[in-house]
Amino acid sequence: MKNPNEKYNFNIDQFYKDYKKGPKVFKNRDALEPSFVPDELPHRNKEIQKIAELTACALMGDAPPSFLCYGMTGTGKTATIRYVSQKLEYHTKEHKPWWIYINCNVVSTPYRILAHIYNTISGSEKIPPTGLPKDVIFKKLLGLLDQKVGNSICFLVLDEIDRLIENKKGGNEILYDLTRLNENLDYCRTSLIGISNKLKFRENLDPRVLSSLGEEPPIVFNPYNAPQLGDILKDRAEIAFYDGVLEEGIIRLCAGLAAEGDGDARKALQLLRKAGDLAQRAQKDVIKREHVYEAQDDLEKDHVIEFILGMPLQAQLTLTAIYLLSKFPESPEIIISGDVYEVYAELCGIIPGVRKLTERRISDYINELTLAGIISAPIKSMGYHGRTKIIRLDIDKVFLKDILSKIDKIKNILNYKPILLQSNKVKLKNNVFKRLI
DNA sequence: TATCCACAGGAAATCAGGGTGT
DNA sequence: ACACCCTGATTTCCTGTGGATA
Repeated sequence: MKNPNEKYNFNIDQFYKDYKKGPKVFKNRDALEPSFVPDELPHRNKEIQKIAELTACALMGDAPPSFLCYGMTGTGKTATIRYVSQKLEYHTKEHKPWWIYINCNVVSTPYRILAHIYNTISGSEKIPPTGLPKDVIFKKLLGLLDQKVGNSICFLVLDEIDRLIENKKGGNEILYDLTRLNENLDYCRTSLIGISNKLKFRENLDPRVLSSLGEEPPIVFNPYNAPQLGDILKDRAEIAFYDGVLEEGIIRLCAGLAAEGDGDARKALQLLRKAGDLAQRAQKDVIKREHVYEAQDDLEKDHVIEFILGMPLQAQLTLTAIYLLSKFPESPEIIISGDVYEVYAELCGIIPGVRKLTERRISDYINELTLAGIISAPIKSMGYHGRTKIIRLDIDKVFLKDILSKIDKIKNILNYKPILLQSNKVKLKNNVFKRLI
């Protein structure tokens, strides 16, 4: 150590003290969180009205019909339902309705849905996370509903209901069971509200379920346009930030950027929040345009980082194989799935304690990477040379390397040159492919 | 024009790991 | 200890396919 004081260079106590005294931008940061339900929901009047009409009979103690809400992410579906539920609760004197929210992305299996409903109503963990037969839980649930909910209405809100059907593990069965809960209940009445981003998910729905859930016309939530997003952001910003923190035009900028995408209000709010975070972190008392641009960049990167680090090791290795296949001077211009698997298999041999999966499984992982926008892999027929996916990285290689080097088992092989690249077999094949494309 | 490559991707079976009540 | 339940990940088995080549 050159300077004997070097080890005391960073004075963390002083730093925190200064930070507390420094400028503050957030008055209430929570107002920009997705879970925040504002007092007013701009530009959702039609939808609120329709849902209010459908659910109004709950005021008289009658069970409202089941119905569906469609709309892309960030169009306010969940927020609108929560908003209406609060109002309905406020206007009900006795027998207040129960609202049970189920995010089918999280609570994704028939067993867990039943258990979730039961445990929410009972207020404690009465149903073990696994072990019991479904029909036993179903009967227990019926008993609990009659006993605890009694003469009230129980709304079951199934958020992202499409997830239940797509990996069809009994998704239709549980929905069918839920739609006919009422037939088996003596006192309590239930009503289903399904929320979905996929319009065409009805096609895979069991006709018996559809007849109940699709009795009423679905409520469609259209994406917000830029001015509408601006109104939403303005309301939230007033709660979230101190006066004068926002530079002129910031809201319009965030709204514009989000509207360019798909009118996702959640994204717009995230953007504003992140911009605030960045300004705060830089100890600035004004949020400027560059903070917003930086935030946008960060959010995209955060999403990719989170996704890759959250993948199972096998999928990370698949991505590593693609990376290694494209980083060297002798890398082919055209990467096909067969080569990816070959390199992947080689990597499995190098890293201790890793089981080699089948081609079939890796094929699925390649599809997942495509869905996440990390690679693209269109299918191309090479005629006599077969039919395969042409794989290309869609994110920056240096950035990808940074991410992969955060993974313990992978960080040491990022400079490894696959055997495949050492022969000129690939080069020859590649020349043929280049001609065909 | 029949052939045949190199896979794609659906469906069902299997496995392992978390549990249950008796 | 035993028989059985639920779930998620993976394997096994399989049929399908676009188009350059023989």
